[in-house]
Amino acid sequence: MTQRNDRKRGLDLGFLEGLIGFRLRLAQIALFEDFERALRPFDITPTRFGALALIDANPGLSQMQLAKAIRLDRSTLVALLDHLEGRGLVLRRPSATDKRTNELSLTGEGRKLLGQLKRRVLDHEKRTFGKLSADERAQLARLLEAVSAMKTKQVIEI
Amino acid sequence: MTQRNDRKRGLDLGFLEGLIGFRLRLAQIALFEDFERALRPFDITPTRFGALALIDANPGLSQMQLAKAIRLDRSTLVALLDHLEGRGLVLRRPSATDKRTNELSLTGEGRKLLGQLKRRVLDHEKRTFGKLSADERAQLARLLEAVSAMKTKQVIEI
DNA sequence: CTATAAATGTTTGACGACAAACTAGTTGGG
DNA sequence: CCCAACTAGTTTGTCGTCAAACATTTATAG
Repeated sequence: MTQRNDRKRGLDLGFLEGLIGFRLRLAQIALFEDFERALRPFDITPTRFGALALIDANPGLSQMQLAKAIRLDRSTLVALLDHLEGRGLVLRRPSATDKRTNELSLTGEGRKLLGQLKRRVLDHEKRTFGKLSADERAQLARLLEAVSAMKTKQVIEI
Repeated sequence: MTQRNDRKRGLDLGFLEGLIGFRLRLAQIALFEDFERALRPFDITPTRFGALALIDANPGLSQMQLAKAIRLDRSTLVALLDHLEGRGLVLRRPSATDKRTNELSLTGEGRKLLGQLKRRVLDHEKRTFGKLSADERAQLARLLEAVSAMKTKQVIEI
């Protein structure tokens, strides 16, 4: 049907045109691109930043708690924490009450670096969402929250 | 400051609390989770689906055009197309006018499968965004588009 | 109390993505 | 015309992620 091959404006998105999920994916890609560039000088990825921020806000938390909070597999977190620990930013201390778990915390250097990162991230947020009004930003945050609140309740029949 | 460790409601998000980017990431994860589960029986990932849909809407397009449209590195596309071609869903035909490029198209079987996939994807969209009103969905689409329109214009000073 | 189940952190294997280097083909300025 | 710069597709290497299997510790059922 819609078979115009716009040369300038990009291709026909076809079925993808109407999918909000596709728009969400494109927004996410643009977001990460800017975020990664902003923190590249520190060798900090969005995921690493998320881990640092959550450990900072919840000192003593376990790896499982952290993994759930940033929606990462616990096995993935192992290498990530190895890295941050190796850089002297994070501490793994075996819990006294539950010998299976480690209590995570930031080192002084970790807190110091996080401070610098936060400023960069705020700049990044401003670049990415700054063209939206405060109202629109609030709207967007609300709608996104509603989407992730879906939480995989439904079943899919094959 | 805010150091309450809510046991039930999850941890303190701390600095992440106010970041729209973080909400966007969570929404994207939830989205992909449902999408992947919905199309797993067909061994089709979101990226593969995007490629199929775009080839369908723009038969004859090149790998580079496709790569740009779905924001994928051209090297990544090679293996993806190898897979789809191996399954008899996609055709790579060397262009007569420019011998560097391949003209991509769907096979009959590719179109047939895409038809089934589309229904699944629409169900998925309904699950993911169905709790939003039509107005809210339009709003969300508009705001997401504004975000990805950012397009990395700004420079970052180190 | 004890045996079984569940949870935590780790290791290993597979896969998808990007980036750099390579080959082949095309284009544009001299 | 021609050679240098660019473009398209591919190969190879690396990295981040998930999933399954494992050992250790904790929780639970009988």
